[in-house]
Amino acid sequence: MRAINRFNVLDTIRRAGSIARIEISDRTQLSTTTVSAITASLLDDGLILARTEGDLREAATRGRPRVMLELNPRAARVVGAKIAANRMVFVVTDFCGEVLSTLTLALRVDRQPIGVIADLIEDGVRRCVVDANLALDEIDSVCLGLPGVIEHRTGHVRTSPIFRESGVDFAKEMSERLGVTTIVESDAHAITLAHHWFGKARDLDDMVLVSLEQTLGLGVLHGGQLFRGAGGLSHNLGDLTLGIGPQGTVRLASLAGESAILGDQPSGRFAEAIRLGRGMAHAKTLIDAEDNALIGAAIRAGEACGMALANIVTLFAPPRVILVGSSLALGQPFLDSLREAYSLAIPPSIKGVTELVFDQSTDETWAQGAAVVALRELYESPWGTTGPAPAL
Amino acid sequence: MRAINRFNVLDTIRRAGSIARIEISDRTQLSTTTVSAITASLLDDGLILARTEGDLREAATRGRPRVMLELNPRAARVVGAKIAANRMVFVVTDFCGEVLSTLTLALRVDRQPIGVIADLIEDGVRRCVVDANLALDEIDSVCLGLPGVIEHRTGHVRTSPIFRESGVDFAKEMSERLGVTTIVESDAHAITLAHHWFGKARDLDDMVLVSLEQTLGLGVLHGGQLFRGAGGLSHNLGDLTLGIGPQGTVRLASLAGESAILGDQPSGRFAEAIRLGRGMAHAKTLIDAEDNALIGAAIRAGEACGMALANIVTLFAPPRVILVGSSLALGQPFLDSLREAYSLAIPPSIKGVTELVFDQSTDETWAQGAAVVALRELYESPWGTTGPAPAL
DNA sequence: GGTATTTTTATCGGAATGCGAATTAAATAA
DNA sequence: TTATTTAATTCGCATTCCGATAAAAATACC
Repeated sequence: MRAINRFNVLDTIRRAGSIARIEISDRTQLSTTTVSAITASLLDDGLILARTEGDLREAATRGRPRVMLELNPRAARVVGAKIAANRMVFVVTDFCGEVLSTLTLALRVDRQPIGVIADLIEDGVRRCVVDANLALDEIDSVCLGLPGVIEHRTGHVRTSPIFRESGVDFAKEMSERLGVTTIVESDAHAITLAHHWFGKARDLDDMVLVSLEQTLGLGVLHGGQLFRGAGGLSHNLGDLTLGIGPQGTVRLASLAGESAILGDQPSGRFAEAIRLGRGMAHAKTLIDAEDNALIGAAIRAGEACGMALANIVTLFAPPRVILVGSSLALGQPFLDSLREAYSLAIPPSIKGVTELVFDQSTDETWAQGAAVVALRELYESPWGTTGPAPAL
Repeated sequence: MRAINRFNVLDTIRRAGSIARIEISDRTQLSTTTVSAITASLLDDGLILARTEGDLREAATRGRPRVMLELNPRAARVVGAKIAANRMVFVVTDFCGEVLSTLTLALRVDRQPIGVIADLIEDGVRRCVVDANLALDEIDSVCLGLPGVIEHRTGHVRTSPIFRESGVDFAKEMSERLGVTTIVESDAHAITLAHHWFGKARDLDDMVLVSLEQTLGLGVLHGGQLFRGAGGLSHNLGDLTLGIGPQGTVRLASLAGESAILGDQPSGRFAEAIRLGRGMAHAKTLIDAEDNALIGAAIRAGEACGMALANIVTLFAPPRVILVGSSLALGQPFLDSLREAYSLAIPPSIKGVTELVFDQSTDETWAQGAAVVALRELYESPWGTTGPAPAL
């Protein structure tokens, strides 16, 4: 009970950045008494800091000046990572989610044995932590964002395009290697929370995010919480069926996945660019040069995505949908056909309910989102009793 | 806070039917002290009853015998209704959700003016209440289950096949007519809760229900709660897009809706049967007589539903999906093609996660589900203070 | 039949939590 | 310097939860 209120107060402080107690009391509907008690204990635990200056109301007001409270950035550090097929991005962030150091590794890891991938990730985490002038034992938690179908609760990777194996208990594996609590989460969920904390959904507690990368993912925010299917499964949009043809089931991934657009044969025209992790950027160049085959693929992908998107909006009716991912880099042909298919497919009855927003975030933002996943768990953990010791 | 625990205890008693305090304490993780206090207040308010006999453990145990607690059926009465295009079914239930009286009106109401429909519903409610030997002021709440897209929170009917108008504030309209709090809810949500309370999802707090009627609806139960889109919108599966063809968007409803299967031209072969509300039953007869046109329509509908179903399972990954609705009456051709399309379209990665269950409930069950919607709100309301006076 | 045992339920006291009212703190305005 | 204003804290009270203990109500044993 107190835990809930503590979390609410902490979250209110985080959202505001800097806020006075009385304002917290306003927003949380808690009495000033209770807010005082909770903030006292948060200060005591070193999770927040008090600052005398910084009152936004023009200083020309009378009365006792407000004491602004804000998160203590040094209360914790976490590592967030985006693991993709051809690159890994790591960030170390402080308790506010501010990035302290970044590390990008451009290397193709998919279909390597688990051990190799784990080695690379372990190495990346360690290097990024060193870059932040920290030691691994100063890190409170690690979160890895992977593509695929992942059970958040258990850290079980059911399927992922970067693993040959299915059903990998990756959270356990990495926790043991690093000696730090490690969470495994869908990359789409990570970027969803990144947008909720820092991006284009800061003002919303309900929204849907669609990620168009190698894998097509979905994040649903419902009441400020990630909506996870029963069992904490992440969603995999690429598995959505568009039709059943003579060659079997046609899935969204086969039309709109990165490999579907670029073609992933080792001898394909994009083989070199893909290997270097610049597939979509290269494709964009060719599209600008009016490469008709590619423009056609982009248009077909856009149509398929637009339709799938309309169906998702039909089911969830969120006030906003954010589209992210490397496929957006394909530019006009893709985006226009997506928008058009979407507006054709969206049922009239909920037209106007949902706003489409496109966002081209950097990979660092995705990694930061993973860090947010880790931070949220810290926020909810029972600090008061025997949590990780806050830094001085 | 106490309200939450009160609700939990009450719900535990409801689920068990008859249960001793110590067992409640076990299941809710509350101390026996707290359970005693809460049950005392529930007894005081007349919401539950104590019974000395009925202990299921063979009477040959020593120790103080358990006092079994159960809901007081007389603590409240509600009306639930299923309003469909060609029929209305009303039930009056007691506090346990047991049906006290039923009334079925077989009449075609769709496309009538709102006022006419409201008249008919008002009349049905009043007659059903009289049939239960009650007066309207003994009814605590009314819930109407309608097809369409409905905002539960506000009782706003955005679109419904039975209304010509869109954006009708129907809850307000009926509340004023009846002088009783009236809730408007999607019929799919009603039958979802009916299955949670009495039917094939009694054991589950997470599941998905798909209703295949004139309208194709969806109910998602998540953590024991109905999952409603932002804004409390109900879902409308019929609006799901299957593809964009030359004639515009092809929606699921156009292949799998009742009118798509039977044809709804006034001069159609089923016109008479539909008018009498026996469309699907009649269709079944013809299918059994090997009417090829109809069998073809049923197969196409089944395929479309199976595909849509697979997509829903991909998104929600529930442990169980319950399919209900009049279309199930089409029999083998429909069901077999549905199952086949489903198993082709379901992605391998989540094969085995979800169990399909078919259920042919009577309309009364749907109305009972609407009653459950009303009862759930009563359960959560603050009885202790100034709620509706419990019957003696 | 009387006492011990067992099991369930109720009671008592302590700890935690939240809130309203009153109080204190710290600034500006007069 | 004093009054006013606004923010934050302190005090006292009411809830509510829980653990420990006591009471209740049955059977088991001698």
